[in-house]
Amino acid sequence: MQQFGRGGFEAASTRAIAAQAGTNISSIAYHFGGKDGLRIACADAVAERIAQVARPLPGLQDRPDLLHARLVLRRLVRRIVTFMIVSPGASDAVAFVLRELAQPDSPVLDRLYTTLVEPRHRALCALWSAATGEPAESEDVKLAVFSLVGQAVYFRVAAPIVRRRMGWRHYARAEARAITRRMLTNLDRMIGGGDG
Amino acid sequence: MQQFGRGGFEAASTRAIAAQAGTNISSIAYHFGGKDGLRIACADAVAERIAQVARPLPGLQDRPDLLHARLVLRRLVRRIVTFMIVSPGASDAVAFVLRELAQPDSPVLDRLYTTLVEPRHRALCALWSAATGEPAESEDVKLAVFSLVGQAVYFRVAAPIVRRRMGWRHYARAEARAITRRMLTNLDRMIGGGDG
DNA sequence: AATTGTATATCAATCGATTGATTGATTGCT
DNA sequence: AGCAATCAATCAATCGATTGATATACAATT
Repeated sequence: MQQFGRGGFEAASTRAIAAQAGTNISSIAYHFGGKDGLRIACADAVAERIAQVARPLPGLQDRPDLLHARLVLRRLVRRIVTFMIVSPGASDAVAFVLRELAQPDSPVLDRLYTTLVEPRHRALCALWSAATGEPAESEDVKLAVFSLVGQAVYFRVAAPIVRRRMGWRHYARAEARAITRRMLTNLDRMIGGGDG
Repeated sequence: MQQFGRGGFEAASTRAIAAQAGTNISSIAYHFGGKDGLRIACADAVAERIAQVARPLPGLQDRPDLLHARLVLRRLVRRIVTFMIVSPGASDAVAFVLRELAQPDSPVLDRLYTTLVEPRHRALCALWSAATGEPAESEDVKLAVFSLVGQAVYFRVAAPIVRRRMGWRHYARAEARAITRRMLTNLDRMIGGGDG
């Protein structure tokens, strides 16, 4: 996944992948049926991993009240940003996913959408609906959720230029805190209550 | 740029590029010195193009008042989103740029940053500062601007999944209007005045 | 306890195909 | 004639995939 995330699927050679894994090239064909099989396996792996990070928090009732929904949303933003910035493998995972999501003819796009994007986005829409009162599956709510997660994704994908512009030497816990603070401010204001 | 944007630099073969351009492979070496030269030329071309889209609007004084700054910001968001969604070549241009910005060892990252990211981001920070009163080069303002443009970028890069989740058959003017409306709402609320 | 059978897994070696780059010849225009 | 541009042809290098041989582990048999 690291090799795929760095420069794209075509840029990663099976030899480089095998070398980094400390094994032989043939093992790719043996275990995954080929380079494309490895691509699908990566999609499944990252779907399962991200699903754990963005999973609904325990203790969330079906019909949460407004304040509770906002609290859960805030905790989810904290967790997502922390995962994106701090977690070591997140960079490659997010890069891999976004590469696949970007090209419409990706062989794993459908898999990633149904197992990862759709359920997570739907859950966030439900929370957003509970926090704002707007209908969950309305066009505007869906776009609002997209614009929220889009921020987080951007802070990971465009990390090199963010670091440079911010003058950050690292991209770790301290920096994640600053990003989280700004994103929580955005969330609070976007939801409506200007209690930053 | 289209070939580079689709599957990445390595995925684009010089033969496919030459074929799409309706010329011979050797012309790449003749005019650009090789595949890497073509990469740099694409970076320069896209930098010039996007610079025009995000350029400061005419009639902007050096020290705009609060309301004027907000108005200019709103018009910039309109223009950027329209360009990202509607403009035919924007998809490839944004895809190309984001691919280069994503990998820290890109040979054109420095070029793109100094000519494209830095000046545009700095101008937006100045506007944001005028619209909110916060210091322009403060950490929080810079992050706020990043989270704003990150939304727009995401709506282009993740277009396939956005379309699918929204149930959109197209990704053109009507859809750009919906995205613009949501992003303007976000902008207004993020800036502070909750006048949606 | 020793041996054999079998499935699992990795290995070096090699396959044809494709890559970016280069060459010398050719074209079109002034 | 002279210059700029494009062309088909070819180069070594690398690509993904495949091959047959080999190593390991565990069950069945002697």
